[in-house]
Amino acid sequence: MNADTPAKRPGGRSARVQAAVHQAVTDLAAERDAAQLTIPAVAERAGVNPTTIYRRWGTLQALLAEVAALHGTDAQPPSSGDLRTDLEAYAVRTLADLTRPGGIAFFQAEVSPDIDERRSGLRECLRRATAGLDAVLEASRGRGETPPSLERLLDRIVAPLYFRVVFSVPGTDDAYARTLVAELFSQSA
Amino acid sequence: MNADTPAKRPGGRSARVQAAVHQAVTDLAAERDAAQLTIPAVAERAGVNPTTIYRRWGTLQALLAEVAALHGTDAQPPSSGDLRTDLEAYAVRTLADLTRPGGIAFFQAEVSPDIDERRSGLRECLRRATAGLDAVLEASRGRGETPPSLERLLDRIVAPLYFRVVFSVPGTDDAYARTLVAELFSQSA
DNA sequence: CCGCTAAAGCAGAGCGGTTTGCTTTAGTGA
DNA sequence: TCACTAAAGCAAACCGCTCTGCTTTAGCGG
Repeated sequence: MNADTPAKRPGGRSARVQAAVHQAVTDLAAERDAAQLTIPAVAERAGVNPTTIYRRWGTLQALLAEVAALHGTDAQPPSSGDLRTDLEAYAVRTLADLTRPGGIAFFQAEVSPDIDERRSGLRECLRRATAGLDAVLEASRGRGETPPSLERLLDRIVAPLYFRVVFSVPGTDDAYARTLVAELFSQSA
Repeated sequence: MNADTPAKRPGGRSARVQAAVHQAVTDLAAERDAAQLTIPAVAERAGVNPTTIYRRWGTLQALLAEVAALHGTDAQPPSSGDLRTDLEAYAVRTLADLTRPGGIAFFQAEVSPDIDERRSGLRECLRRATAGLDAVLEASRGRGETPPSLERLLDRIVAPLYFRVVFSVPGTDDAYARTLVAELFSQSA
């Protein structure tokens, strides 16, 4: 259930293999395209036998999902005292996550699997993407404010960012990310 | 260059094969998931030798792109006299395109290829998606109006639709599609 | 330090998509 | 109608991902 406690024998070797594989996935996702990101390729880069990956993770999607989950959790939002500032930071950070080399690869991996797998995989992907947003909203509510709904923020901030990154729309930079937040506020003001 | 004029011998058999393959792709995309949508599968369904598809289209992405292009062009927008009505119709139609069985498969196909291919493929995909929007905007300008920019409509209408369909967000229906347009107008009003 | 066993390594088989050389079919123009 | 040839069919080889049985390594508890 928990990736941090691999059940039986978390000792040195398993941990080393896991770390090497995670690193290999991150590296390869950054330098190769999605089509060349295969389990044998990851195994070779990690200096590990492919069989090990097949047995521990089963599918490439599962492995990518795990690595993506680590990426999502290691960078906790700083949480300032202002909703707009928080949202801008979130937007900029999300854009950075998506545009960094291979950042979109994990998103691709989630979109590709078959329908049944897709549901759970995308749930997780969406939940991870919105975790930062939830934190921002929670902080806002904690200050007695009534922030926009999560759905609204998805529509107005996250969706445009994903769309523009996926379609490589020019001019999709930090300033644009902040503009998305600004438009949201100029409307409700 | 042009899919409608296959260069040399557009006669009966080639046309039949092309039609059978296109139909097979459409059918399989609707009933199978992306992972099972392979060239051999398409060939079998179309009653055609896989070699033929490999030689004529080369890759599955190219084939999917061609089929998607046909889908995009066959349904011309009706074009009413009101911008908001046109946009609502466009939003509902786009949502229908994305949510119909296998509708997202073509989008997946565009996201998957390697980076270099991706650029051109996505350009085409985006151009196709925005062709209907362009027509709506052109009609609006023809009436002497000053409609929102294409970028704005992408951010506020198209992006949320794609995002919600890809992530299977519940409650993404026609009413929601119209709400996106409504919010756009309530803001600028 | 030693035995136990989970986990990694290894070799080989299997499977399916892809490629290739050649043959056959059938549109096209004379 | 007939020759020409583009395009489809066919069969076999190829290649790379995946799976399986077995061996080897090394963490862990006694």
